[in-house]
Amino acid sequence: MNRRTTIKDIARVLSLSISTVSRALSDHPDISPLTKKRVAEAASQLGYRANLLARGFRQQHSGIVALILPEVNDYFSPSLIAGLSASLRQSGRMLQIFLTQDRAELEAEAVQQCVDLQVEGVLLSLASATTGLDHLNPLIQNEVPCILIDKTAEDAELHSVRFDGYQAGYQAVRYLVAKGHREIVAVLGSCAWRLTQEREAGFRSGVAQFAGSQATPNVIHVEQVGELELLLAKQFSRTEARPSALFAMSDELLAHSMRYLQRMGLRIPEDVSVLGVSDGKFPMVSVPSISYVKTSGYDMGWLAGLMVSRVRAQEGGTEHVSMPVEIVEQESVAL
Amino acid sequence: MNRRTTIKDIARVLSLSISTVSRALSDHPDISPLTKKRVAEAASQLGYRANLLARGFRQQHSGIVALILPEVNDYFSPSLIAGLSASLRQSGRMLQIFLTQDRAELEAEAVQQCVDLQVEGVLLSLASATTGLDHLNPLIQNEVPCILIDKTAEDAELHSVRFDGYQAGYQAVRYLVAKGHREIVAVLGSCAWRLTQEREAGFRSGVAQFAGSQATPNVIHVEQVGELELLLAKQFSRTEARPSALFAMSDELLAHSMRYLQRMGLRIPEDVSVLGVSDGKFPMVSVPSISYVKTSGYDMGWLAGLMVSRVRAQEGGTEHVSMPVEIVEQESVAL
DNA sequence: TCATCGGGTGCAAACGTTTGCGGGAATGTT
DNA sequence: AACATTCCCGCAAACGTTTGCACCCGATGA
Repeated sequence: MNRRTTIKDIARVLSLSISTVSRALSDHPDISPLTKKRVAEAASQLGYRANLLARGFRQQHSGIVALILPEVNDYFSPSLIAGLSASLRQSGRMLQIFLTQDRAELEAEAVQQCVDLQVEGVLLSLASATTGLDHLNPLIQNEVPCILIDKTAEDAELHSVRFDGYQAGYQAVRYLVAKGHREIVAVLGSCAWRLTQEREAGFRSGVAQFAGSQATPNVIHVEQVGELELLLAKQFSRTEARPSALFAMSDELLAHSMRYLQRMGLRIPEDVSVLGVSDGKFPMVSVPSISYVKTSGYDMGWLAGLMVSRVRAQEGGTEHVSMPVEIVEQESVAL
Repeated sequence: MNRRTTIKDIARVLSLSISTVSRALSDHPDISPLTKKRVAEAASQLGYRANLLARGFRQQHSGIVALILPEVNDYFSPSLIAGLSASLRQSGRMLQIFLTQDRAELEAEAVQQCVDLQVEGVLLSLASATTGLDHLNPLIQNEVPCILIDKTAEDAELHSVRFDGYQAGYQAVRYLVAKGHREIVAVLGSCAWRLTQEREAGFRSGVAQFAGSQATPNVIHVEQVGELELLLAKQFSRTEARPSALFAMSDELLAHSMRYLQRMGLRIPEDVSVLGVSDGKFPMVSVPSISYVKTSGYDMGWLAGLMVSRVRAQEGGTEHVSMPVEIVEQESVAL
């Protein structure tokens, strides 16, 4: 069994001390250019690779950033991960992923493991079952930067990055009303998420402002997609004042909503116009293609990666980033 | 700044040596039950948590399993990750993810980082641009278990787990022919993947066996989804002997194929029947729901996680697992 | 009484790296 | 000539854990 070559081997070969070699490798100003060159050559010659565990152990952090998610869904998470991965590669860090299955105890466990591993930072999308933020104390006590993403909570101590949920709801209504729709149904997720609350608020104030004060906002909250069928049937089986447009908060809700609408014999967009909130992949493979409020998971991942560097560098106040959204027009909205 | 409590603190509190505490925590038989109990109590009392970097450094491995993927696609990867994550939780390991953007050099870089981190094992889905397996040498030299998944290659030295691609193609044809279809178009991915080659082989021999020897297999290879439009138009604009069924190798290819078919005014399944290969999420949200050859990403992830443990335990021969597939019947195949 | 045995514990080294401090040589300053 | 300064470099400690070995002590057998 051949041992890995270490910094000692380089030192021996060049008759230098290990400290000099260490400094040379990290481009320390104390070391002369010539020595650095010799060390670099010997290192590549011997195929030297730093032992990340030893280094991490010594400097008390691992070079790893953790992403904790309730689940990896089909539309948003992949692009989030892609953006984050690319961002971390830039800063020479690695990505660790924990899935909590939307369960509070697994979330707490993941947080503990992050501390045990001494990660550089934690990007956390809260489980809906999570009540309170006490389980994040280990992070705070050990001064591990924690950034809440997407599914965030109000907390002055923690950084956060999310989409502007209010604007998403608000602009959706404005757009649909401009297209002539008055009766709009909003299909939203769990009320437990701040995300949901914000979008609902934006939706409601949009309806109040644009659709006229006499219009009543139609809002459907869904915990399990199974509930959707009945709720949609109730809304769209009405003969008088049947809603002419549907606004769905996520790709998943959108896909299922469209499915049920089509099952009811309703055509899109002739009978019902639909508008989603998406990063744009699902709306494009659909027929017809779906107009949507764009939320780029890739950008969010990229930004989140940058934020852990920022937070580590200058321990300023807590950052709360709200990413802008915009309407992308496709074929699913009529009139 | 409060230091983390270490094994030393426990030793001091109980007036024991650190070696005794270490052994007690790892349930070593040399230590008396009483001492173990006292140590356990003191540990939880002091909120002791093992320093994973120190431990990993000492015993030369990190407790981390790496998953290297070309990309995180929307349908397969999420369930793969979910299964793997659950599996690794069982064995007390953590999951690290590297995305290679389907580029060979990033794949090689990721492999190196795995060695540097001294991971427990590497699960690798090869980039299509990868030629040869030389860049995996660091893994072999350092005796890091490497398991090729999904997008594998022929190699006696490396373990692998994948779906039975031949059966997927073969059974698809058998099923479609049983439903009365004779002219079937197969939409396949890059020829560079072994996965593609196997499915094509299964498809071809299925056609030869079931559709009659005079039938010519129609196979479309797609590198970029953009190419699909022209190729499909060519196949389906024929008036005589227009294919009555389409078999797509992945959710992505299926989704895009359906989109183009519908754009051409072809109805599913009245005009064209379609059959996919999928883990089942996309086919269910589609209208009509799509019949598919089931390949469970979750199961594959779970199994891959187990294999890491198995391979580490008994360094037997290399394992080559081929997971079975089965037809799931939905609404997209007529006749 | 003495050798033997075994259960329970402690000593100390080792893993690879980083870093504060100190020193020597060369150069510049008075 | 004496002294300060600068440039390179080495010594050694430290990070937290695991583990081979030695040790002590009480019990057992001859």
